[in-house]
Amino acid sequence: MLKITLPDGSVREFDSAVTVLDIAKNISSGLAKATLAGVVNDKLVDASTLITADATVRLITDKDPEGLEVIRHSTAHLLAQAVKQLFPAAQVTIGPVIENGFYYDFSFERPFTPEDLIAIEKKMANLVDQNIKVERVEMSREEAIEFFDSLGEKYKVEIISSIPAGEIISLYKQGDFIDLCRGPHVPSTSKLKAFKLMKVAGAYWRGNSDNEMLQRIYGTAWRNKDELKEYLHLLEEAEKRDHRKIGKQMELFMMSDYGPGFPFFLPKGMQLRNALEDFWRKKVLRNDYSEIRTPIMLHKELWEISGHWFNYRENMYTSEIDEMEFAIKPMNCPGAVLVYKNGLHSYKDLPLRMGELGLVHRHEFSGALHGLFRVRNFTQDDAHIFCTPEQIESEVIQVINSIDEFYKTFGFSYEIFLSTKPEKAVGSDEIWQIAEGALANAMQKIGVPYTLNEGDGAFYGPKLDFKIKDAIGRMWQCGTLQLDFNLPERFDIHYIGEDGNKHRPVMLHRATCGSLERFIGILIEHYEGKFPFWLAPVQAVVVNISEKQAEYANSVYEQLKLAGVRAEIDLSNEKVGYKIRQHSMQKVPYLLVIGDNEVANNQVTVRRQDGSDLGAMSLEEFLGLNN
RNA sequence: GCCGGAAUAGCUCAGCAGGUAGAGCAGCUGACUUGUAAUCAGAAGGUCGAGGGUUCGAUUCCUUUUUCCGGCACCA
Repeated sequence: MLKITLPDGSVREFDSAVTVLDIAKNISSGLAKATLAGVVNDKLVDASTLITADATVRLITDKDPEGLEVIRHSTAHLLAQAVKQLFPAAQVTIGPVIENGFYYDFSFERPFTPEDLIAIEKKMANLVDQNIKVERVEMSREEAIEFFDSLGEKYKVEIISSIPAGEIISLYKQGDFIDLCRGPHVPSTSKLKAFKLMKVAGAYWRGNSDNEMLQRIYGTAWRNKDELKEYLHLLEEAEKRDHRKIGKQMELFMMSDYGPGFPFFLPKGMQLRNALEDFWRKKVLRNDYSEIRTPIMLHKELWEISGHWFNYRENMYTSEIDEMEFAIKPMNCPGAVLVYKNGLHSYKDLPLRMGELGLVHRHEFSGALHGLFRVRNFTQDDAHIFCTPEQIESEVIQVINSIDEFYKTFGFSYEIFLSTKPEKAVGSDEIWQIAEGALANAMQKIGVPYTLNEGDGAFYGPKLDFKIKDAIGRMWQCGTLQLDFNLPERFDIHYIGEDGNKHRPVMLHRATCGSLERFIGILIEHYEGKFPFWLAPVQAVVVNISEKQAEYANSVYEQLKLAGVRAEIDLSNEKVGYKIRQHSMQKVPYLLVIGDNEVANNQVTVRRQDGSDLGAMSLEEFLGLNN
């Protein structure tokens, strides 16, 4: 007698061993049809898994998140099966589930073409129609190695070799295709109803750039056709938000072949940027920080002391002048340390907080460049805090709160990552442990959740990274808070303590936006260019209906400028409809329309970017709208 | 940096299979004097990313190179 406990607490009894699918059948035939897999005693398994002892069982259909994952994983196998049928010479490697879909890496003599993708997708659909059963097979390690070796699948052999001894090696067989896989999978290919191959790309074997490059095929898979359609539509919408596209349309910034990765800010982009900088000074610096500006280029020796010359050299631009070597700063910290060293400091001065909008240059790989998100020169909204070890915790908390408040203004969601000691690092393990502990403690104290990101710290200290989600769900590192015991040591900086002796201060590096350029890129996508009034490059355009109102329109325009509004005037001989369209497309928050009526009543008619009409009002009333 | 794709007017894009390029919008000129997302007409605008090659002839084919796009790897 076998007792199976279901999620609702009910117990079903069976005479002998049953499969997950049998249990589903026992409940209803509809459920049996929908069952993709099962969770037996908290372990995700195939629907065909035989249960031989009492167990708690949950049936997985496409309604469960696990179900969708199984669908995606099985679709990856389906892809591999299709590829092997069409291109027998291709070797299979790995094919994991990713967000929204899956990919599969193949080793093949040539890259797959878009035409290949179409053929593969067709073959996949054909395999689905054949309703091929997917079966699990278990083998010993030796058997499995021999098996894949005989097929010439050397990558699979390599993977098996790296599986810890003693672990069961499972394979999945669907028709003539057998793949090494942990599973579980859908019971039959007919369960895969909505998928699409998206793109081909090169990818390194095992993610290591020293290894061979494989051919990766990306696909997306969903529960049904409607969800697939919805997802494809979402991608289209996300594309419209692309900051590179909007940046061009709205004339915010440009790029030039003469400076790949070096963005140019156009007049409108500068208006946006200045608005952001003003806000940053008001919100982040407040009265808590002083502001400094340090040189772009400094002597090599400084970078040797800081450690950059040995740890960051490959990213640095250098120049030789008067037979001396200089480097363009990739970071602002050494300059800030020089400012600190410019005078003596008492414990009474600490914490000493210095902000800097510092322009840094980093030589990034050409393939990494991406609009404003990834550039070769960018402005960090940097700040350095010099404090005593006792002050670390309160400073860390203050910074976290400040960043949180700043992001909230824009309605951004974000995640925090704690990055620990990397391979290439300065300072002892002991110092690193203290620093990592200090960051973790501060977060625990104020109850902020975070994810550990091991080995990803800066070479001089551990850090907290604040990652913002962009329009398409990509995460971008923006804010950062780095704890540094090393630079103070290297530059031998100190403060005079209460006891009259010299003490070593601790240094905190912090940034809220991270890179102003990247942050602006994210803002563009976040708002789709429809910036809130305070950020909008052009806040209002005065539009006349005919020449008759030109004089009054001009006086309105002048008054707007006097009131500090970033305004433009459009007196062109076009119909109002045309002008409205032009400025609406430029996403100007307010259009002030002026015809004979407005002139007569000394008013303006206000139209918002979203098309809503606020009607006629006095200019004073309009100015009051955003105060 | 690696793999693949792309580069044609200011912008968005056509250009079949080699025969020195075309549209819409913007810009310019003129007419219209306009009431909430495109008024009409006219003229103009291009070394077809750059270098080299094949050819009687190259935007088109080959090659080198630059930049961009999608991934990988790296990162704010």
